[in-house]
Amino acid sequence: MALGKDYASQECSIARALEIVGERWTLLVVRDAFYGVRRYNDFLVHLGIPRAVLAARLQTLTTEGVLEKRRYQQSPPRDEYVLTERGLALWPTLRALGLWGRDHFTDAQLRVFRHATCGTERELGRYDECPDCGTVVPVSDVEMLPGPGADPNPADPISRVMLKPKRLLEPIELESV
Amino acid sequence: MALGKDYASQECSIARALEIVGERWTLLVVRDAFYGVRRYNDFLVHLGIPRAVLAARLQTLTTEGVLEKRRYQQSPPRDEYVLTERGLALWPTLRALGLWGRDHFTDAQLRVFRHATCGTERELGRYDECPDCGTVVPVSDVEMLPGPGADPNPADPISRVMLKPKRLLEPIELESV
DNA sequence: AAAGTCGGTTCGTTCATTGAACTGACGAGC
DNA sequence: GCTCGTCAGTTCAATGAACGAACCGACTTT
Repeated sequence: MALGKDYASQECSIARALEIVGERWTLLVVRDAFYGVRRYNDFLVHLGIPRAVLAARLQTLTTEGVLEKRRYQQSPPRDEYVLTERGLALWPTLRALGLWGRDHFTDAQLRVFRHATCGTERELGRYDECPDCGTVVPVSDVEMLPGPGADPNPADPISRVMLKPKRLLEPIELESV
Repeated sequence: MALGKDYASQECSIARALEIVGERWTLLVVRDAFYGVRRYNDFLVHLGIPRAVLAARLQTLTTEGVLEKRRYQQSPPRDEYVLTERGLALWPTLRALGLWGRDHFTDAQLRVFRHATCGTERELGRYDECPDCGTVVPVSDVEMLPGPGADPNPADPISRVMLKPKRLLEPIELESV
């Protein structure tokens, strides 16, 4: 989507939220941030997004306080983008959207999310509650692994790293492939 | 957002979902459908959306099975758009998005949602569970009323109808104003 | 010294959105 | 029978956003 101006007249917190994350690509950038993507180039190859659009989205997500730009090496100067509290609070939205997409438009399950710290093999429920231990699992304790419908041989290196089980938010390590 | 083509390569149910409901205005149309809006003209005045865009969105939402076009009078032929099962399943997403927007970008609460059938005055929790009777409230039992931050004198007639408490999905009756 | 990487910016083309005007089917009032 | 109004769109020209390719500057590697 585009201009916040038009939504501003809506008097509605859904409209307000969409002003921030409703533009094309924005929610996919945030999703990737949950999956551990942090660097400009990794977003670029994983999403297949035009460079200018990615730069613009990272910019507005940063100024809106969803992502935080953080220097991780001095020379050459390199920054990574990580989710803030405000960004982490988007997980229920992304999860709900993903479940809706899976239930209604996807044949096979592409990713499985489960509770990392309790040893269960069953998938998390609708609101991230663990079917075994019953607690609501915090994002950082969610383990993501490929589902039966996942492509076993994806083209880009980021997707290949994601074939291995990993926790949400845990940074992508490209060298490990 | 725009073209589904680009997201198709994403192998992800979130991307798949965004192909359907990720375009500009689409989620606001669906939100209005939950609020009881059903007719072309009511969407038009309540959203302030360009006519051509509204026609396009209703068209794709209908062909994707989120809305259903239903003849409600023969002469002149008039149709209304109502949520299908698939559309109703979007409520958790909209609710999560609205809570995020309210928690992070809105000062005052604009709308309150609570359990209609148990007489509570407390608001529904994060996952539509009732704080009094403890059950997860189905969408049709959710009562919507204006919150303390709502504009008491809105310009368009649809918003004025929404100042009165009403259940979600219950059709808007314009004559009642 | 030359080539490569990373994180962008610039730019011309294509595509989507916008708002205003128009259409066509019908009903209501005179 | 004629005019006016409503509803649900369609058409159109102008603007704005997205796209992809090329370029750039700071640095590292060979």
